[in-house]
Amino acid sequence: MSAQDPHFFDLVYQVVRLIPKGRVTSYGAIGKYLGTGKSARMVGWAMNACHNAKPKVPAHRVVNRNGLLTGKAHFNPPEKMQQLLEKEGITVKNDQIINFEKHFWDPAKELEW
DNA sequence: GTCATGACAAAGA
DNA sequence: TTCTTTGCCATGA
Repeated sequence: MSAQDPHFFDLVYQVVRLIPKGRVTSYGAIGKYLGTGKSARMVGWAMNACHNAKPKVPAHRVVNRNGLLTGKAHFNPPEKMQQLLEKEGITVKNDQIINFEKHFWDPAKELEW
């Protein structure tokens, strides 16, 4: 196809959109669910293209393994990410999610098979 | 076709 | 414990 074939990106967007409100996940968890597993970078890379994804992708629910809002700087505006997370009931302090484990949502487990 | 970069993650010192 | 290094796969030039 001459048109883009971002099948990998599309998969990432699908999973991210499945994240329940008030929950968060990590790049590695998504990558693992997609099968890329070891390459969490690809997930973050896909997020970089999420600006062109429709409908929009709740990337603010995706953080790194440490629960840190590493990609907040890529938002528009960056502060919006924390705003959205707090709005959904998630506490964010110093760009870090409090009780990250409690809000953690693993697609490979929650969605199971 | 090869080199360099990237919103990460796990292992080693 | 924190800091540093390596691996990972895909995209862009």
